[in-house]
Amino acid sequence: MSKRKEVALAAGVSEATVSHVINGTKYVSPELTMRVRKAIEEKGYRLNHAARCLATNRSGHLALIVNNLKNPRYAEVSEAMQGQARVRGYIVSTIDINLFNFTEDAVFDLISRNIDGVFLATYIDSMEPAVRRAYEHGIKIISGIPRFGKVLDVEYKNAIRDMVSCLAGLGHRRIAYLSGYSIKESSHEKYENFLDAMKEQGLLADKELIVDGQPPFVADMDAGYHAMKELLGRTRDFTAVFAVNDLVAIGAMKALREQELWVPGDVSVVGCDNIQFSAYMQPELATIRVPKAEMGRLAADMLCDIINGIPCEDAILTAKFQPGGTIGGIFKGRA
Amino acid sequence: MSKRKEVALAAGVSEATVSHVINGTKYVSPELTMRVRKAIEEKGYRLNHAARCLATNRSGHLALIVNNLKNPRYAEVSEAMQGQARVRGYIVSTIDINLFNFTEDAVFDLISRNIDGVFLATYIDSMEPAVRRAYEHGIKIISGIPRFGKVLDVEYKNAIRDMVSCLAGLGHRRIAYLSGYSIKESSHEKYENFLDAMKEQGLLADKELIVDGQPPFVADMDAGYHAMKELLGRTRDFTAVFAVNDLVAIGAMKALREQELWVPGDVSVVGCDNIQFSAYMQPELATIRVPKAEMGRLAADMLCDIINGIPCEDAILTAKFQPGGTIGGIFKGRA
DNA sequence: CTGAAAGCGCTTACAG
DNA sequence: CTGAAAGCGCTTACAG
Repeated sequence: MSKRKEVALAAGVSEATVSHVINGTKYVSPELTMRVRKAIEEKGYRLNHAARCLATNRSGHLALIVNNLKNPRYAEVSEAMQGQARVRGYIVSTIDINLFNFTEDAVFDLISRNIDGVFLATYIDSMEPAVRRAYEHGIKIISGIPRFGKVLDVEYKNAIRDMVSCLAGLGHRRIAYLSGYSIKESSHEKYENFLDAMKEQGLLADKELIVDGQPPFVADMDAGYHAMKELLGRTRDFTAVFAVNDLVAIGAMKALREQELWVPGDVSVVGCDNIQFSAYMQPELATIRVPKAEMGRLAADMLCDIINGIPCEDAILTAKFQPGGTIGGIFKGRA
Repeated sequence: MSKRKEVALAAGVSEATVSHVINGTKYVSPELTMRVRKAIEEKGYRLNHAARCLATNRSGHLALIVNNLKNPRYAEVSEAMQGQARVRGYIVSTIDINLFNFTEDAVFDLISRNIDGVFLATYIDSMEPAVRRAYEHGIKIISGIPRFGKVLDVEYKNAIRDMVSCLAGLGHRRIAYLSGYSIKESSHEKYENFLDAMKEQGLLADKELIVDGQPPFVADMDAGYHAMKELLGRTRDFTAVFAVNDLVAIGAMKALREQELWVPGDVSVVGCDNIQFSAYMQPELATIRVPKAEMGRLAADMLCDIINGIPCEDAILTAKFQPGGTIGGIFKGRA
């Protein structure tokens, strides 16, 4: 006999009533409610999610798509999303697209698993067909892309403007950009923001100082290290570097050290994401603060809302420039 | 009409045959097999895992328990486990017990979700009742604890002995221990290993130099920072520090810098886990190498094996001492 | 070697 | 306000 039936029996009600008590889907008299709750308690009854899913076509299972879980930025988003999802009765599986690309096959998997919603914490153009497929199948999506549903995104524009303006104010004119990802991606907004900010300061974003990412576009410390070596191979005529994220910045700093270039004396460095490590670097890394935990929390809430038909708004979070010890001024006598 | 039935119809067979083709549970003639495969392809049919789970009581869903996803050690384990699980047709959800303790309630959740197996990448005594419950319910468990099924663990003993022996060889006599977790935990084997290694070198593990963790026992950089401040508050009579993990070591180094103590000139520092950051520190952090990816991979394989009745062995991985720039010798004239 | 049918544990119109 | 019953999409004895 199923546990559910046992509970119904013990409470002297039908299975339907048990269901309504559990889900609050219909009014059940206080007395019956109590009896049911007591029976559930006594029998140690636990809902079987698979059965519920089969009946309702809802799994209570969300997915988080990241491109590198080893980047603490995503670990933080993941943790926060998980925490909030749990409060809402949802579970989340994090999918690292470093491991297996987010192809249509991956979407079949989501469908197979009855995933209710997905937060694309990362998005690259090549994911488009897969995402479209998921979207068309009815999987709720939260991402930076308006055409796939509600938007949850970070606005870097002001932060990057403030950062470039700060560097310019200190006398920096030749600022390099270390991408990690591909700057050709239409979604590589940070790069555009950087170009705009440079222009605003009347600075030239010299192509020579733009180091694009290399496949497989994992913007980690190794990538940053190699990007900086590449840059140093091209020229030493730059006084500051903006890295696409903190990992890349940290990697770049290692390459600078190896060339006995001093940060910030010779080169100023700015990262992005404000991962906890940045504050423990010596000197402390200047970076751009991104509300990672808030993103995770919001992603969970927005998805749960949408899934349950609760109206919800797009959310654009604002990144903020955070100065740090890796930024210094240009002294007279320097190029 | 269910997709499954459509497929059966299109292939001119029964649903049962479709099932056998999909699962390889019975011989099906090559001809029928082909017809079924073709029909599946044409209809774009995808298995519904919830339905299968209801029928078989198997979800194809694993859980990974970590105590801090933000520690790259666990991010790496998670990534590797996920990758291998996927190859085996399983999905994994990572549960951070920082967020919500691993209580019996958490286990009810696992049961409710029909989780097939769990890898306890972390274990503390207080989890015992919950783990026992999961175990008794039939959830397969991989952990460092033999009584809960197969063991997958890391042996630190030799690594720690080599590390202490290295420090002793350089003249260090007063070596501190920064725990982060609670040294009273019976599972805090590293601490025991450390004591043994000290004894072997004829060194005294002075209680004054043992800094225990503070609730909530999150062994992260902040914890390391505070632990070192605590230590410095007690005494400056130590020349080396072994931190329970790299994060704690990195945090400790910041506290040392603030007191203008130089690493390794004044104090040598050793961490544990060999997270990628360690190699990007300046100087490079001496640490203990842990085969994190291998753990994740093995965890997935072992769990899948056990769940599917394939015999599998316990696995004890070996950690290795990895010297680094944060270790220095004791010079004459020093205390 | 193949298929008809029961059953897994839920939810949800529907009838009362 | 409550319950009987159908149905969600699979798997698996069982019969043939």
